[in-house]
Amino acid sequence: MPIQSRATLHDVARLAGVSAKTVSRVYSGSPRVLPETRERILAAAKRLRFRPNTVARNLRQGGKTDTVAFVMGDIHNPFYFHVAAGIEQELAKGGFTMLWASTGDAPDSEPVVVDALLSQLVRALVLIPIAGDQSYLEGERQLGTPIITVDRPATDLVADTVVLANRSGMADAVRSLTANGHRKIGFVSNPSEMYTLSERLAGYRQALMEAGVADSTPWERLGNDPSITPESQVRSLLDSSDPPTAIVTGNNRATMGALRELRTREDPVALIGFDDFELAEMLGISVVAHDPVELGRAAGRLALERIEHHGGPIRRIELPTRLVKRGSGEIPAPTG
Amino acid sequence: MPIQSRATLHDVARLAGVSAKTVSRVYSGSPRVLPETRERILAAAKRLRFRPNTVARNLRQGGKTDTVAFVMGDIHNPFYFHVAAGIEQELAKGGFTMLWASTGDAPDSEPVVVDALLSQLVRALVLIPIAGDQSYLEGERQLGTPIITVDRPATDLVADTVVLANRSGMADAVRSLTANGHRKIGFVSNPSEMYTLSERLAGYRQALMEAGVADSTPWERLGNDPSITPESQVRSLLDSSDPPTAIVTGNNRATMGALRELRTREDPVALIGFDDFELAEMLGISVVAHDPVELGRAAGRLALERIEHHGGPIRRIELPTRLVKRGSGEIPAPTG
DNA sequence: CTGTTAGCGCGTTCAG
DNA sequence: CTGAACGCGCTAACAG
Repeated sequence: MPIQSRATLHDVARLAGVSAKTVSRVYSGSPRVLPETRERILAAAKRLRFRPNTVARNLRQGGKTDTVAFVMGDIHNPFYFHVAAGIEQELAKGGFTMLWASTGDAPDSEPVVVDALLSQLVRALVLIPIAGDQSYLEGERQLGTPIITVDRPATDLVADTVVLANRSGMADAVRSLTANGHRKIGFVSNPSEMYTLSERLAGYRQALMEAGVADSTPWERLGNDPSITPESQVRSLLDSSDPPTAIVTGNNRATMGALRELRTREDPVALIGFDDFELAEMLGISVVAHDPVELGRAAGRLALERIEHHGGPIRRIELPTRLVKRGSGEIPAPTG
Repeated sequence: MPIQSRATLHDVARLAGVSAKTVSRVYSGSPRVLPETRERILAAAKRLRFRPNTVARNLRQGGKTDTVAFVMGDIHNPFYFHVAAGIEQELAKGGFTMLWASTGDAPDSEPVVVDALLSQLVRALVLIPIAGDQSYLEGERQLGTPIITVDRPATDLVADTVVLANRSGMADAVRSLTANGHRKIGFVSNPSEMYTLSERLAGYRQALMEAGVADSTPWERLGNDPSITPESQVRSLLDSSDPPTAIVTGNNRATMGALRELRTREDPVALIGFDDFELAEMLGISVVAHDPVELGRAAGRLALERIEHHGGPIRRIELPTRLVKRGSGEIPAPTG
């Protein structure tokens, strides 16, 4: 129950004894107002606690807002929060605010959520794709709304994208292991997003191929079944007749699982995880590190650029990863 | 460069051969439209790729939007992301989207950022206070905008708030230590937010008092100086002439620091951390756990309730913590 | 069940 | 330098 209602441009104008337009000029930074008039207006505005109505302004200005939408899926993965933070950081620099919504990991709800945001006339859409395809965005794209996907490319839609160097990052890790004599290297992932997983798997296979291992499938545990934990995957690997001497993981979660299982074992097994994590340094875990915040920043910058100058070729930005050697990945293969 | 411009209600009306108002009715869920007419309208809308303009609708409906603002400071602390996730989750249920902005840890920018969001006519404001006081929000409060603070109360402003049971949570931890014979218990915190720190410190002191320790100041390391790391605080404690036999930490970060330092030591020191973390179970670290997502959810629900029925008494929700014993906190005090 | 009129709060256009 | 009229896209209030 508002004690008083919100003051409008007109209220301020009336109190200051000028027309609404003059007040408007003051707030749109037009210099063509007498300093004295301006003072009077600002004083009146302050008394009335006037705040310009951005909604009305946006409507008048051709439905342009100063917001950018960000849609993500899995709300429990810290990785995406860092991405979100990076996006928000860059947008803020450009004077935009971020409208954030999540699809709650339900692929079907992606179009619904995205639609709700688009109807708010956001100036750009940053999206971590989760639905099977993004063709439903084709219309919006043609209307000129910049669309940027992060972490993975869109399917059936031409859009800018910012991704990690998943393939080469994983290949670096595996090469480092083969250089230490390893040939039997396990690949463990929990069920996760297809694109990143397949890229990392490809990097793994490629590096093994280079080292003369043509078929790595016996050591691959891709976690296609959601009911299988990374721990149990590691367990099945180590308990097999020909256990690996090293393990790489497909992501953060899988690394945690592997750690838990390896803790219970005697034999040293080399481990390199994908994604860095807070205690990795203390625990001496080698990882393929990257900067999730930077991923977001790059997407945010891309959004701002697109808002400025529409058009131009589609861009694909691939951010580098960095192999951080902390010990766990540098255990040499047992000889003989 | 838009290939075509956005279709409006009128465009759809023209194509369907009806009036704008009828189209409007279809989109506002009014049942009073002939199924046949509705079909024709929806077909036309689809052809034109029409999407209702939420901005215009909001303006017409008295400047009401379907957004809620969330403002936080420190963008690097995962804790707040979980809070954000909780808020967003609840808001989505009520059909609201979250406008997210951060102040980048600069207390002075809080009013600026908040103002920018309020000018977008958000229906409620959820805030993690960072500025010295929130009296600048008094005007907005009188206009009827619900304001909810999370993690700490507002200063100089009457507002609903959702906080943790910081004091009793910490007291529980300390009591558990004193029950195991500890009396010399260190309190380590990195420089952090005043409110939570002082509450937790109060709980610590109270529990020690109950155990007969009147003055705990020699074992308190509050991290007032930002240049001092938690590690070095722990070091100074353990290297003192009368070192503690147990340590409690003021938050997540301090726990990490303590862990790093304790790793390098021989003598067992009991440790209980405030805030849970991913590897705590694997590492056997006892903690005062709580659910940051639930903190956000509670705030989100509060916002929705306030939007529904303004008025009523101010509410303060205190969420419980849970002492999770994993070993590190159950090391008994050395006898003699 | 459907159409007409008016106007949300602001900014653009064109006069003064 | 300032003001009056008009309309952004949509919906409330009234007709019919």
